[in-house]
Amino acid sequence: MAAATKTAARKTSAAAPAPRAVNKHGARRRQILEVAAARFRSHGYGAASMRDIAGEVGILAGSLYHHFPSKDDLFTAVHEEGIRRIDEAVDTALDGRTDPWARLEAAMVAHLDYLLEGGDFAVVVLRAVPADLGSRQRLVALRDAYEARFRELIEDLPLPATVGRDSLRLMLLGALNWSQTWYRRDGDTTPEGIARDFLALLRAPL
Amino acid sequence: MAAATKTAARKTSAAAPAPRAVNKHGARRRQILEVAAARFRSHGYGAASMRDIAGEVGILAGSLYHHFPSKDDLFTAVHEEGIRRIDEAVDTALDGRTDPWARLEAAMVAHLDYLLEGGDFAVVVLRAVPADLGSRQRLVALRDAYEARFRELIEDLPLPATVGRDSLRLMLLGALNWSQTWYRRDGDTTPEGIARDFLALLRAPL
DNA sequence: GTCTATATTAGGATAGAC
DNA sequence: GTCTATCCTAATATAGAC
Repeated sequence: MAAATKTAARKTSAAAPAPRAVNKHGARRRQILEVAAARFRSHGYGAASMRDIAGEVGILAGSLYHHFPSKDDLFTAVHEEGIRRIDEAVDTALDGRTDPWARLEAAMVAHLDYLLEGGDFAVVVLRAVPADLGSRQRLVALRDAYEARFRELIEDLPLPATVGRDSLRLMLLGALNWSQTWYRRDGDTTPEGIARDFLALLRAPL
Repeated sequence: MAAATKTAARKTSAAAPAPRAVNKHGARRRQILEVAAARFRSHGYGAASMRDIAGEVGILAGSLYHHFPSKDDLFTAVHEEGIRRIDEAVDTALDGRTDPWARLEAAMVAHLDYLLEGGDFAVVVLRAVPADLGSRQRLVALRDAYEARFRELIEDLPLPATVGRDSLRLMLLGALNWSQTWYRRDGDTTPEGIARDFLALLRAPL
């Protein structure tokens, strides 16, 4: 949906030479990725079919294989793009902030915003990777690398010595990621509000 | 796995007349449910096949249809059994306790214990219900009814007026449910430890 | 870059013998 | 209650024309 508008790459050192890494086949490839992300999200890997994806793109199934050599590869590409996007969103949110609590909250908001409003890519990333996928190990490693960012953000926090930082990270990320299952666009909550409320619950004693 | 040993029904008023509600076809039916729960958990609804399930049971695919009229029905039965079990586990955990905080912690431990160590049924219950499932609405309603128990437990808590009880419930259940994705049996954490740590993080100020 | 046509495999489900 | 045999559908993937 709206996620399509944020596709343009903005790497840390994006010079002139090679904008082809993400852009291998141009617009059509990006369109296929968008559609595939939506189908993988709503149907899961197993139940999403290449025919359906092709149909929604407006081409026939066989034509997909000109852009991606297999369903595995297509899923892998969606997954990688999803991680790239949410990683970039957190980058942008943290830019220029120095206060540890403000940095954590900014990262939480960016994470949630992407997860709840940013579209289908991030949702696919957060779901379990199919056990028999060829690229499984690499994808899991990519996600772990992303989550390590929160480990650092929490390490920088000035906390009482008794607080378990691992538990805090797991609780926080778990609460954020699970919000995917209950969040409704039309409700009165927003990603910002949820992040703020969760942090407040932790910082104030019950 | 170990869940098989806990199958025996122990309803609040289990008298002589009708142990047939859960027991419609006896031992074979229960065996099929166990195997199906494991496959639905590891492969998802779409990718789990009736052939595979039958094969692991030790019969052929066609024979499954003597016990369950369709794949939809089989999944629905697994789902219902999963809710019945976790509901019962929370019942047992709450039995006799009166202190509000102790009741919440006991329910959290029971919930987590079932989710992390109780086997495949509870995991299937917590995952997204396939959008095109015939019994979808009823299953969602069943899960909502289960989660309403936590709403009550949190309402009974003596909390500062500023605390949002809805946010608290969503944060707590989200953190618990998400633990499914990172928990490892061989690690040094236990369901009891996780529940205790999460509650401690909330009750003490950061 | 897409289509047509098709190979191949696998899936859910059914009928009837045993 | 299970098996055999089978129908029908749909899936991934490929080859080659356009």
